[in-house]
Amino acid sequence: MTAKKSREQQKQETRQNIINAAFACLDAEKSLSSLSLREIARNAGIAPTSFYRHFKDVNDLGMTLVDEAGLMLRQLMRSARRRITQESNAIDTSVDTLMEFINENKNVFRVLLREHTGTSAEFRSAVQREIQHFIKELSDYIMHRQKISQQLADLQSEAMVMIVFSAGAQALDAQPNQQIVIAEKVKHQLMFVQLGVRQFKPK
Amino acid sequence: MTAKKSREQQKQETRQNIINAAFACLDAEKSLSSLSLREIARNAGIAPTSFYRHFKDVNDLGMTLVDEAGLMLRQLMRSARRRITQESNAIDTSVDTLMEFINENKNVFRVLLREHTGTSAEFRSAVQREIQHFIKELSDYIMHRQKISQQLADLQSEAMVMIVFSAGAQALDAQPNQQIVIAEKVKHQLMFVQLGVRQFKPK
DNA sequence: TATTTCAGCGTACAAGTGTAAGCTTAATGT
DNA sequence: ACATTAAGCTTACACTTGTACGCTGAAATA
Repeated sequence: MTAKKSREQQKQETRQNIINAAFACLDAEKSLSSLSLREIARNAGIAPTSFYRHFKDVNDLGMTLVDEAGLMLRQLMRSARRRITQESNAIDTSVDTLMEFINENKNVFRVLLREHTGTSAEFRSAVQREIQHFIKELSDYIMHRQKISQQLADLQSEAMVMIVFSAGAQALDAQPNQQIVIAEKVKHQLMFVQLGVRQFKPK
Repeated sequence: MTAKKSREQQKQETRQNIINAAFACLDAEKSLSSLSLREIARNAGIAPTSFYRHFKDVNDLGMTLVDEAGLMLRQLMRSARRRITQESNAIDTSVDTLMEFINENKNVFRVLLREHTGTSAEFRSAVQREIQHFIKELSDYIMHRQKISQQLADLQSEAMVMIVFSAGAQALDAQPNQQIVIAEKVKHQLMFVQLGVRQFKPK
């Protein structure tokens, strides 16, 4: 038996339906900018004009999706760090966690990747902000773990995130067995960065 | 005085007009997939239906643009290597060359970046191929210069290219003074990778 | 109970899209 | 010199798009 729904509950529910429908559409070969209001409405099971009761624009919805995707990624990082015990497998654990996330939330990761270089300047900077959060949190962790300067930690963190995200992009289009190869590859590359920073002496 | 044009010459000329018009359109906030045939035709100064005399599709044109962009990038690499004399400034020269290229051909670099994570699987793999070329040529250079195994050179090269491309993406949206900061940053990060590979001992 | 609010709907329209069909006209082939 | 070819044009059609307008009915409020 379904519970009696208050008006507010109902509204939040359809709002969530729209968001889910949008993510579902993006799963295919659609970007936020090429996604049409009518298509989203169709998928969410509402009339096109009803969309406006919840969002001002498709842009408005898009910003919501980016925020939500960024949030999921940050939560992921925390869960990954909780799994790390010895320093030696910090890289392995992080990469495995992210790769797992990408596979289970392809569309979510895709939004970030796609809009990062997409056609909307607003989306681009929104994604950029989310990535900066991501980098910053990793940087703090690295600084604490490796006892290096903040400057070095920032540089290392950013380099690592760029490498990992690029690998993620490859993984999105790759077969499962290739994904394992990609994961191994990126682990080595992250190791290079870590070793390099340790060796680095600022002149 | 304009030379008398043969039919074939004229055709190649308008074909090039279309290509230039497309690149010009992409300079704005347009991706290949969101670019309309009519818009290109308008910009090229031809009737919409005349487009078909030169390309089967917008897809067909898109592949041509990706190929052309990739070619320019490979030519750039060669010119950069010609400028390098001592090993010490190989990174600096390469980064400076690329940053210069990005600024002078924003739209060209944008096509590669955008379609790399774009909505067309065909474009994505086409760009991926171009990037692989780019990586391979750098890898050969690194292997020869640093006397390391091909496996290590491939890994190093790919990591470096990913870092540089990410920096390029940032530079596209950045002010000139920020671009200098970005260039410095990426040089350090590439140094880390190089140092790390040198330190790396496969277990 | 009577009134107000508002999520969702249907209709309607102007604007833009890809592309099919057929014409014009000038360069090419014979 | 005549016939052929083909680049480029105009017109036309069926679609999709965003969104303005006004209605309905049920939940919220008084």
